[in-house]
Amino acid sequence: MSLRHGLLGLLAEGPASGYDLARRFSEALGSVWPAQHPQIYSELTRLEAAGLIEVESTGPRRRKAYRITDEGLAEVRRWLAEVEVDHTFRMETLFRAYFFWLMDPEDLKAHLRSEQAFFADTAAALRGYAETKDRGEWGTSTQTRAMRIALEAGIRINEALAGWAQWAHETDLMSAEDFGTAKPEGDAGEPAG
Amino acid sequence: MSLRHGLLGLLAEGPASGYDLARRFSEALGSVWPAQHPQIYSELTRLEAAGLIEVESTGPRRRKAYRITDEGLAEVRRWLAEVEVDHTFRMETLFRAYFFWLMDPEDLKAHLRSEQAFFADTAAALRGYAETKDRGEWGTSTQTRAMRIALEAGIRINEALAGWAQWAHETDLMSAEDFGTAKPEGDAGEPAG
DNA sequence: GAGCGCATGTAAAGGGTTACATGATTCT
DNA sequence: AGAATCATGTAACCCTTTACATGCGCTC
Repeated sequence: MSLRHGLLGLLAEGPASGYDLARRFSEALGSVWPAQHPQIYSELTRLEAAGLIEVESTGPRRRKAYRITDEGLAEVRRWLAEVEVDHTFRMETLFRAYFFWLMDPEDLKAHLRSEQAFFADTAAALRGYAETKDRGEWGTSTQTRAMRIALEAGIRINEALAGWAQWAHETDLMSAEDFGTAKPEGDAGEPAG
Repeated sequence: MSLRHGLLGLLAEGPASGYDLARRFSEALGSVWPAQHPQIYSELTRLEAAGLIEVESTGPRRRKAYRITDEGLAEVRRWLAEVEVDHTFRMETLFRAYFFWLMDPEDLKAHLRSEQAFFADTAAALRGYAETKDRGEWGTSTQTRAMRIALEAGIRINEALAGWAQWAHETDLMSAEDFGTAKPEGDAGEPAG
């Protein structure tokens, strides 16, 4: 479960309420680990019960800000240092690629164009954001620098996928003319499953 | 829900049992959309009830092979053509990067080295596999070509992440000596913040 | 006939999303 | 006063994982 450690990690920067955390999840972390507010609130309750965070203050609109405890900080650090990284990931764009052969060639071309545009746009937006960081507009705190590193990964992944969509569109492996020109020896199904 | 369409997509290649599908999920699709066998079996039951697939044959060890129906095929195609792609993805590697500032600098360096190695190895393995496809060892069916396109995305993403881990390791943004110094080398910007 | 791998399932628990609900404060 | 927004939560449902259970067929 990564949500737990995500919340602890964000609280390590300073006290925050469930509302703040939900906002930061949707802004910064949402693109690599989506989380909605009901999940965040209930996890915060559990974290408090476990003594990893505690209520720091209550504010205006019955706002409740949490602070990370020493145990909580130790727990994130333990996670970062000791727990193996789970390298499985979910990405629908890639998942769909396995089934491109089922698509109408024209639909596929349109699909690849729009995917290319999406990833190029996303990469450009992230690059713009990274440049403001590089200009020092967000300070040079250690958190800012960590975020800059995460941002770089986002940029590179989106650029890679934009390049991939472009390549797939150009190399035209699934084009209409290509249909049927392939050696017909490979028929549907494998040698008797 | 993508599992449903994943199963339909795989069955579009030809009849298969739950066991076959579980295996193919873990081999081919597992890296972009993990699925365990209990989920697959129960989804197959639901798909059959919905008339999107039907039992094609029963074999040796009470094996039950399913075949996609016309309705099922129409449903995958509808999904591919009409349903918007969900671009959110989950990736722990990237998620952790936001919290690198909490790590001991030496641990972080070791972490980045091992991540670099993992992604480089994965990319190399996928590249090797792609080359056998390019040599035509898997035939030139339209399915094979779609898989080749998916493979290319995997290669590019893993290469991008290997490059990123390398960059993060080299640029040394989180090094011990760097702690407390004003700004990352190279730029004059105001502290602002 | 013992043991292994094939093949299918059920049960329970956990994680995540969507819909619903409500009160408090600020702004106009 | 009314609208918008802040802020928190509950309930129901769905998706996903883990653990448990079982029987068949092949090989040694």
